[in-house]
Amino acid sequence: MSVSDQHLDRLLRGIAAVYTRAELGRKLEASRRAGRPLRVNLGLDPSSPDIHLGHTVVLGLMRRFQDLGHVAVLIIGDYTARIGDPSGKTRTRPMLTEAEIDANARTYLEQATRVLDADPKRLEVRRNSEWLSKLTFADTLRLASQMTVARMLERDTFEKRYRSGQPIALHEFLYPLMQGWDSVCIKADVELGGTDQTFNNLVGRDFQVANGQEPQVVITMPILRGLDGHEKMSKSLGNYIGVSESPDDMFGKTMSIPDAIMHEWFTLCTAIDPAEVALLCDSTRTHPREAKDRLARAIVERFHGPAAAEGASREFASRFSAGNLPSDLETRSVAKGEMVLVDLIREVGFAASNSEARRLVTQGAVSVDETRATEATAPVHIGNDGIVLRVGKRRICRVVVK
RNA sequence: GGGUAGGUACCGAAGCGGUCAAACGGGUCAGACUGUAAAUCUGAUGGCUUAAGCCUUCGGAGGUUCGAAUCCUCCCCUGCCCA
Repeated sequence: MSVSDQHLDRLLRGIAAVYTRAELGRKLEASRRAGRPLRVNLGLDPSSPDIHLGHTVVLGLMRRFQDLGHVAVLIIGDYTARIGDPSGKTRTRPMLTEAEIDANARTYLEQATRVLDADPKRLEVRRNSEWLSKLTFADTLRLASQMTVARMLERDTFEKRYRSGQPIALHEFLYPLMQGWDSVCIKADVELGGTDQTFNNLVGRDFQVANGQEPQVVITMPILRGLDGHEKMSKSLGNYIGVSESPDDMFGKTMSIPDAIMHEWFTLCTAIDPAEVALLCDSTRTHPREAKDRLARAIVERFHGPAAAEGASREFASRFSAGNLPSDLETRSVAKGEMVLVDLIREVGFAASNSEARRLVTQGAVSVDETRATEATAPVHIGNDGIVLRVGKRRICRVVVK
């Protein structure tokens, strides 16, 4: 008996591509017959310590494999991080020190298990320095000889950079080789990644064949676009939602995404049924605001549970639709009870410099106790109850004297 | 190794002896309008003081000049062509 199509469809929901579906079917079938779980590989870049919604797209797929009894193998690319990863970037990443990588890897794992099953039988965590640091120069040359310059230059990111006259360092060509070697070393059956990793992951197949292994199946997920609705979600662009953010932040950020990308967020970040998604994303049948509220609740629920999701939705409506103060107004303290407004704004951290603070006041962005301030140098008295300082739409807190 | 074109604020890109804190575009921030959407409009966008003014910035270090992002010397980095 073979693995059914429905079964495969469920597993592959939302994917961008699979190389190849037939091979995957065979591997799953063989796995079941032999009672041997598949080893599903995912490479993680430890250069940025926070996992965001974008990562969860592929982690979610990984989780589906785990739930079917397979083993997730997370490879922390600690060795790779030292040479900088060119994938999906137009610029080389900075190299990291060992201590930074260590610290990042720890938080990374803690956050990844918010999506993954942390059961040691289902999760294996490795660092690729384990095997990459042992490669000799001769080994490296042998690997390099299996790749051609033409193939490297075909890659979109390299091609763009090359054409626009951007520098490409030679070592960047080695990155796919390293990642391909990872697959050989951990004997991967399947490798997951974003579509920006397609090339790297396919190299793994070649290397496995060259080393007498059955080639891994490669499955890629679409890249989630960030809050700006345009660029790939990433920490460095600041357009992300971190998995450890508060319910209110998650909710609010989701509400701020452009309508145009709601659909992809629904399919990549929630488990909501495609038929329902279609209904929600049809603005003649559902008000976009309602749809987005549903989306935001689904996302918050995934990481904080249903109660938190409801709470965040209510809080959002109260705060931004009704214009009330946030219910859990953050408190910040300052040293003196009597300060010039500009200094106060800076002290509290709502502006980086006096000029910026002054600018904000001039532009009418600042209010004290819900009254718009017009005088940048006006003295502000902070009594025992403190004051409520608001700058723009999002920056707000209660200020008290230390 | 030879030739050649470059390195300007968050990014792209003007400027090529004073009127340059440096045009313009993007981004970002703020205001209006809204659904913390999109589109649009307005303003802001080195720092200190805000009136004037002052200080720090145009790859780095020196130099010429009353005066330099703009000229000269050396150095560092990058693209392209040739080998």
